[in-house]
Amino acid sequence: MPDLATPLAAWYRDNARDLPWRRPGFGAWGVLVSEFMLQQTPVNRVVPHLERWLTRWPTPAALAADAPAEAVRQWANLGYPRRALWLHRAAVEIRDRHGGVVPLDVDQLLALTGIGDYTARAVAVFAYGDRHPVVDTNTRRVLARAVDGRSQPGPPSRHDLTAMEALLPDDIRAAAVVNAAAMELGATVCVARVPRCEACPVAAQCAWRAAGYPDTGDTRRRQARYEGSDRQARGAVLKTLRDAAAHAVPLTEVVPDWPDAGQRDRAIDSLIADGLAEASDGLLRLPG
DNA sequence: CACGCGTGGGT
DNA sequence: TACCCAAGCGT
Repeated sequence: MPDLATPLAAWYRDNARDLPWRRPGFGAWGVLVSEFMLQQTPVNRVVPHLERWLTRWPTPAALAADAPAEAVRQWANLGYPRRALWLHRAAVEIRDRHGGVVPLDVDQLLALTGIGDYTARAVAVFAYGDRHPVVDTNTRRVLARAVDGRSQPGPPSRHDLTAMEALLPDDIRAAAVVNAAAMELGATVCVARVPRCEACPVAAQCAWRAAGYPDTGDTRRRQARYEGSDRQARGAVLKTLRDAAAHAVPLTEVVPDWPDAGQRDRAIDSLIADGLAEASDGLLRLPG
């Protein structure tokens, strides 16, 4: 297999975007918060939210001291608000189990609420400089193309970590750069729909390009329609709660004009079941 | 392992 | 207009 790490690292040094969490000394808490926000939300939308979040809660203990409702409200329109709840829980766990310090150990990170294979290694590598394979959807696409000669990656699997590990140099700092470089390449050049191969530092080594860009068929799951979905209903309910100045809304005033009243009520129940809302005395509110 | 889970911008 | 896409996670 051709060497991908060297050209990737060289390209990254010259082309990496200047993002807040890449600044030296940004801190493990800042990196962790950024990774939560970046789970399925685009970089450009995350940046301003991240700065506001860290100004309000500069440490895990500061967030843990506030109610979950405050985290969900501050999360605003970033989407998937359960992440705000999970981030708050993780902050409580960090305070209670780790003395308020974001752990470095991958297994300890994995044990925190809302942290999985990607986020645990991203924090260990990008915040603490440890050596692990960090594999997100961008990296999986880069590996699928450059190494496997496919147009799109297959479903996520544990093998992804093995494949990335095989590319990493032994040197710890160099390995961190290659991890970041693969993600950055997938995010800015080797993009899903229209890859910019003319700007790619590993075009000469790319198995997909060498094979003539075969369409391997897209095995990715298709996203369910949003219009009219339960998710849309949940989003409308939660927006009502976030925006309520009184912090509590009579159940009769929670999106009363929703086209499907049954769907709205199921949305309310599911939000309560998820811990994103609480009901009492005919009022609905964010979790206290 | 496949699914459900928000929101907004691009084509 | 619809659909695609975005640094995943828990179940």
